[in-house]
Amino acid sequence: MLGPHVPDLRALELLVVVARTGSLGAAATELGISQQAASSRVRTMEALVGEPLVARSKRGSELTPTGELVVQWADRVLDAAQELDAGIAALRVDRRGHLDIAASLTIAEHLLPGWLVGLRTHQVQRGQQPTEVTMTATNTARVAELVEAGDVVLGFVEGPEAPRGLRRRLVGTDELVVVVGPQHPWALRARRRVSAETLAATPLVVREAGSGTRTVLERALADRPRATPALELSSTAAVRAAVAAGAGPAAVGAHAVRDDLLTGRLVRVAVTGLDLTRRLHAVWKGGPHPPEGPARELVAWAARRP
Amino acid sequence: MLGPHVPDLRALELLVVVARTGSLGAAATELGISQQAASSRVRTMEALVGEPLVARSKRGSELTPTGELVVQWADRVLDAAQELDAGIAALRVDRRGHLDIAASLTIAEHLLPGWLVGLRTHQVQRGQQPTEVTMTATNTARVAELVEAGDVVLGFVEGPEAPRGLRRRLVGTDELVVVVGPQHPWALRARRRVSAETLAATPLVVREAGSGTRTVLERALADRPRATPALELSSTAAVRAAVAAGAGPAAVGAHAVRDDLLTGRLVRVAVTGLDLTRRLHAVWKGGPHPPEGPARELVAWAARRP
DNA sequence: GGTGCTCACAAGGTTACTTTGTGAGCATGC
DNA sequence: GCATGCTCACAAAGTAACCTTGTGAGCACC
Repeated sequence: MLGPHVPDLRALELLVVVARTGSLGAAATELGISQQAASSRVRTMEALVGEPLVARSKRGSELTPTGELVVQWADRVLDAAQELDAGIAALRVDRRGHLDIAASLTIAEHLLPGWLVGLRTHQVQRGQQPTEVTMTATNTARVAELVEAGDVVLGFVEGPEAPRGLRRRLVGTDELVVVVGPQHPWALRARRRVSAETLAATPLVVREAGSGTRTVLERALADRPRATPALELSSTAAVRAAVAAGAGPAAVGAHAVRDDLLTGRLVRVAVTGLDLTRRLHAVWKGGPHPPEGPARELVAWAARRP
Repeated sequence: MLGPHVPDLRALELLVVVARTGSLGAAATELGISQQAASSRVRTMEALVGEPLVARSKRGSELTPTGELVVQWADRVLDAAQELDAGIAALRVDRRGHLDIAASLTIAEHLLPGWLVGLRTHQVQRGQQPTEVTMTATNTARVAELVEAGDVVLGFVEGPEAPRGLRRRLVGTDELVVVVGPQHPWALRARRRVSAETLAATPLVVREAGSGTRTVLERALADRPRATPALELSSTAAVRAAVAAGAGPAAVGAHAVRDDLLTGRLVRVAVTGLDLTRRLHAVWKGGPHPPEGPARELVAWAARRP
């Protein structure tokens, strides 16, 4: 839960722009608000922090050291907010974009927003008009259908098998990783390594039956004697929280717990004798290359680091 | 710049809590607002997205598939916001915390907020009262002075040499990495690898003289013939932006460009024959272990993954 | 049928923000 | 030396958003 001292997103954005432009007024103009409003917002923020963030002079404003610090932190928030923005923009159905795509859940959740932001800034930098994208998020099978039926130009799917009749290109991989809370015995072992048999015999925190990650896990462990799940939850966020609280190990998509691993909320444990990698592909109908235009650009961008 | 469809931070938080509790009213109570306010906020958000996010029934509310998607994206934003919150809380001087620390800029910017969040949730999970921390961010030399003078109990410093008379423990490393924009020739090479000589002879985007990263870079390249900088900027954010726009290569702290590398805004290039690693240490005065209590806990947490 | 939960609608008040107008300090140029 | 243009701050008034309070309706359980 967020404390009472967190500034607004637009306030954070304002601070970042002030840092770049070196002027409250210029920043205000850039954001389309009045200079007075900008001044007042910054003052509110300073009240929240309890220290001056901006050193005002009669010919511009610079950030104080504290301000620089806050901007660094704000940058991280705004990066994530920009991906959220790109995602929401792609969901909006009222103003249909020029590019209609469909994506599996994992990709829509963790990768597509980043691609959209990246592609957009890339295009803007080259002076191009940024592509407007409309996205449908659904399961892999349905994505393939939509592409095949021509309802969307481009799809993103997971799994090993190529949908019949569609061309594809590798755009990434998603690995299921086994994670535990930092206080779990497995996290305290020197090697942080367990065997596939041990994993199968341990009660795990799992997603509900039918979910993508659950299916992959079941298949990978199919031949081994299984323990019954410790807990069955309906969202990845709930699984992460439960594991962090010590409910037991879980296998989740690597992208979903990237931040948790970096911050130490969760700890990764290697599993010997198990391959839990899924390949993520862009798929389309027709020629050997994606359809000319924005679709091709998006695929090229996504495939940049597969 | 952020689009007009980005919900407020508190609205995002509300959505996440609704997802967890399964009820608008319960979420409202948890956040200390009225049920009607929560209902209205969610409706506002749905208007922004253009699609229902919450499936309301007469006995609770669930998220729609779209809602789940937005929550995933919101989670990333809130994670970053939580670090910002922890950072701001540590800056506030009015209500002095129980633990007074000092940290070098790199650590304060990129690592400390994560440690504070991690430690806090760890303590809350074990039913402890979370430690209140007050932080001073300054350069390494000054941090050492503060610890030595007893003004702060604990410090975090960078650099190879141990401050005289202080005990220390390794809490992480910060590597300078060389990055270029995705369209830069070095990024297009198969191996993405250059020699130290090539790097030294190339006009780089650098921080202003006297900054920590600049100093490390200068020292590492001291013996080699140097090109004059392509651009000299006063903040890491400006350097990142310039490099992404194609102004030239730069060497920056790995933590600072973590997200840029993941999203492909920047591309990392390996440099042969150069070690640009800085060690980050916790330092304190007195015994071989950090002072009993919150200071020791924080060090233990920070050193968890050095 | 009562009780307790869910959420939605409506009215009123308060807060916060924004706009408009104004003033003062500093640098530049004539 | 003075005008011009930039910077930011202060003050007043209007507006818009939000939150709270009060109320009602549907569903489930006892």
